[in-house]
Amino acid sequence: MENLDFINKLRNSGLRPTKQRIKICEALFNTDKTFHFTVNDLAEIMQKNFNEKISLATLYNTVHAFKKKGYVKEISLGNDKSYFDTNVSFHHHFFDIRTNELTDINSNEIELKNIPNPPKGKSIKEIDVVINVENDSQ
Amino acid sequence: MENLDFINKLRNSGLRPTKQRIKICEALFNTDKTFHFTVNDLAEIMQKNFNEKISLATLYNTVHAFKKKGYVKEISLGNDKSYFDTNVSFHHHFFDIRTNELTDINSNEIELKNIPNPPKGKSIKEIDVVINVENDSQ
DNA sequence: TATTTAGTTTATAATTAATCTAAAGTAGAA
DNA sequence: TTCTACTTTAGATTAATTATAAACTAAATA
Ligand SMILES: [Mn+2]
Ligand SMILES: [Mn+2]
Ligand SMILES: [Zn+2]
Ligand SMILES: [Zn+2]
Repeated sequence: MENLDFINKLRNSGLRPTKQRIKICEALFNTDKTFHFTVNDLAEIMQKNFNEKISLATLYNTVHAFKKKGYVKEISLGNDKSYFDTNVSFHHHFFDIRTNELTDINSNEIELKNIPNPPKGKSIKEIDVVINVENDSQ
Repeated sequence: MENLDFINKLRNSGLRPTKQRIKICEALFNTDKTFHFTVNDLAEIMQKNFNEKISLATLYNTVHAFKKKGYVKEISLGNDKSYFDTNVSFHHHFFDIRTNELTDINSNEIELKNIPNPPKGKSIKEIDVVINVENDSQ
């Protein structure tokens, strides 16, 4: 994706294409593969790979704005920090409870049969399957 | 369960049956139904229903000790706080993303087919299915 | 282009869940 | 009863996240 595409993507989302947001788009969406990150990870990526010191407040703001637009997903884990995912398709995860490493599982690799009806008056927004793993040796 | 059963349960687990732990056992395990709670919820339960002011440090210590012994389970959610479950059987959850309410799903109500092989050298510790729901109206 | 405006960034403070510390208390062994 | 290790606790600390409010800037308007 070109820099200009990000500018349009932001404008079309009602988000002003600021210097910071464009760089964050590059970091998140200008990659071969999707990936998982915490906001702190992103701060380091911006610093180390892009030489951009963007404040944590802005990173939180932006990541949440992107989440609202559906450009990233937040992943539910028992950890005390929040993970985000640039893979916004429906999929699941292995989660290494020692290293906190996340690995994608394609949605067609797990078959969920007989999804029960939600409590009355409620409807399903999302289904998350997390397979917690750890090293054999331990 | 009788008070003495909890004392034995604690002793057999290598945990001294202190006044605080016995009361916490009553609160957690002397109920018709299993339930979900945060450590803060538990603090309120001890205060309101048992007239026991137990320090948060002790509640955290005890809940984690009980988790290690398999008497409670910790539930993975995208929330910023940790939930515990007195239902330690294998089961899944509806999670209301507005009210943070958890509802059990019996493990036989969802069929998980084709669970993929974990990354090499790793083995599965637990599988959590969370079905995020919210009120229709919203 | 100059001016205005509303949205954005940022340093910093505040909040909150959770853990750590170290002193005082207690269960159980000797 | 004495001793020891385990436990509880108030209070300090950490760490993720959110809130605040002033400075900045994109974009609309004159
Ligand atoms: Mn959050
Ligand atoms: Mn936290
Ligand atoms: Zn993923
Ligand atoms: Zn449950």
